Amino acid sequence: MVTITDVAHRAGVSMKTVSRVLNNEAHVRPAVREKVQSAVAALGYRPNLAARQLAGHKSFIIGYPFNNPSAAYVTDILLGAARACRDRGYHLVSEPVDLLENAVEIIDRLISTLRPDGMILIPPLAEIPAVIDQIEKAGLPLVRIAGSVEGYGEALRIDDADIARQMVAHLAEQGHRRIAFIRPPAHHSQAASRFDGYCAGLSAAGIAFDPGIVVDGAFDVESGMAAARTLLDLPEPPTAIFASNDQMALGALRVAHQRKLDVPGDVAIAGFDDLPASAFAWPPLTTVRQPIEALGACAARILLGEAPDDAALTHQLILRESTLSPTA
Amino acid sequence: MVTITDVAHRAGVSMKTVSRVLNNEAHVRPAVREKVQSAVAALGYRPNLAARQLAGHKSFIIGYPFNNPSAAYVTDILLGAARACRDRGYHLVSEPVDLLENAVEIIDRLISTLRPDGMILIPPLAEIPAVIDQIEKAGLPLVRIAGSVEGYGEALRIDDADIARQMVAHLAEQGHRRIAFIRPPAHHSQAASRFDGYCAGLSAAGIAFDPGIVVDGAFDVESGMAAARTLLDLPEPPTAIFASNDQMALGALRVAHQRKLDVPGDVAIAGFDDLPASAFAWPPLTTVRQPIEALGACAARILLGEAPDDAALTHQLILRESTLSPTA
DNA sequence: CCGATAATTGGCAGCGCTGTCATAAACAAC
DNA sequence: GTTGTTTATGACAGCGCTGCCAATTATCGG
Repeated sequence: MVTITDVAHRAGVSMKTVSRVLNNEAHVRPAVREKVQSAVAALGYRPNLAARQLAGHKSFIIGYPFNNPSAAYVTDILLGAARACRDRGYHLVSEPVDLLENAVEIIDRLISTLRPDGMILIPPLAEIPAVIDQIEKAGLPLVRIAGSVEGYGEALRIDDADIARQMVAHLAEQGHRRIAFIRPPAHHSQAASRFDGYCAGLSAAGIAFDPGIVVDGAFDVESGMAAARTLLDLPEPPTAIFASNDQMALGALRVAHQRKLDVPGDVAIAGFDDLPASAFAWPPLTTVRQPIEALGACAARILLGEAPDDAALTHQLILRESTLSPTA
Repeated sequence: MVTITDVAHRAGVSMKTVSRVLNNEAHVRPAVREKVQSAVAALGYRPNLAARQLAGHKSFIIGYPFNNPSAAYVTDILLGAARACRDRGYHLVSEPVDLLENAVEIIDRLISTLRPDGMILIPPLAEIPAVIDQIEKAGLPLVRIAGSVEGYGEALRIDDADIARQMVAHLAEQGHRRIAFIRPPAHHSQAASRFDGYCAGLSAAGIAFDPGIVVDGAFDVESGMAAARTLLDLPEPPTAIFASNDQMALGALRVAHQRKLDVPGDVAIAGFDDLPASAFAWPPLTTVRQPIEALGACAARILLGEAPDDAALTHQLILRESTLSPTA
């Protein structure tokens, strides 16, 4: 194993100078800096994380505990954050939290054995006051993604309203005037603005808001099915259903199949989240893709003291056949 | 921060004795051991990983680099492995490898900065000789999951043949006699035995093997669609299609929809893998669930020197409506 | 009861790095 | 030229733990 002293010998400087170069500290002449860098490259030297952590006050580790909301979400955040970390010499340690009751215990162990330099939290962990308190009490920088809790400051999030508005505009463009909405559950604060966007989209298209075709959902397939039945049983059923998440949209799609309705001919269906399953559905589901990976990268950058790149954080409308009539 | 000396003082023993208790070494009297353990508990002491790693030869870290085959697979392995690690004081560090070309470089960095005690590899990384060589050259214990490469010994895997045989038995039980099979791509060694199981199932049910209803697939939706078209265009089309993975089964399902065929009335469809999308499909897809999480846990146990629990490693037939006629 | 052996415990160096402080060299101001 | 100030570099302790070895105490056979 190559150590810092090997590099120092080869470069003809002291250990300390090598350390300064590695940590980008000032007070090193450019010529010396280069000599050290080429010695590092020649020997393939990599600083030992454990030693750096023990000697200094940084661990070069970011903790990422998660409780499984959805595999795709977890890995997308992981991908974004881990890449951002890697580019800066950091490592991301993910730790599954099976039961929310164990969260504090597990995170406590993570903090005290690994001494991470920061933490990234996603829902539902990002919404648990005890967990937030614990991390702040440990003095660790924390970035919470998409979880907002009364009295706990701002979380990193993107506003869903505008893209929801765009979805309604898209449906209106396809000729729909009766556009139903399946609402998110009340406790889900992030998603609440999807309803605001729906309303904004209606008024932009000059369509009157009709409370009769707005029903409550619970973000699961069953509630989507129930909502779709309610809507399609109306004397004057909607010609388009915009569900506030994909699971409910897939539920609505299932009801349409059961009733032998043509999608999008008889009823167009749109969702929100772009689950992997949505691309496989028949017909493939029009939905909204969140920039999840970019969110993860952004969270990591904030922790590492960089300015986040807000421009990358934009939703994307994914138009598929569940709203696009083949003739269009 | 509580250190080992604090515990030593409180327990009235030397640092070294505390270390012995923590590492479960011999030569400590039960009474002393208990005294130390209660001091640890009272102070909430947790050994500092970095210090342990620097002083000893263990890092208590298992590396898990991955290149995204599917989010669900990656996280299931992660969950199983991370839990097994945690129960034994280890931590799992996952590292995404965006491009396979960078794999060696990224894994090299992981090894030399973190000095993990072992590595877990899943496909496709588990099948790259350069990566395997690299890890073995570093002297790290390695468990490869489900990837087998000529000349590189055995990987951790479960035989798919028996469950494929069961699937055919299930279809035969539903009255099918013409059961088509969409084969896995030739290079995918693990899946090859699915075909063997298919053949075994046929002969067990007393059905003659008909090469005319076995077509090649490429494990993606498009090849599933193509295969289904070929099969359904036959003068005497099959009444059931068993695809060797879910993506191809979903492709077949899509073709059935396009042709307004009733599933499973006109044609039953079954897959293999239990993708999340398969439960959301219409009709929900009959498939095979692999014990992925158990595989991850098993891999970790092997690395940590325990006997793997083979009993937990069994496939599961997931029967859903794509093969179960409502009347049945 | 004695020496021999085994079990138990402690002392201390040192893992590879960074923080602190000392020192040397370069430069500025007068 | 002298003093003060800044810049560049090195020496060395020590982070918290484990490995090695020594010291001490218990156990045993005869």
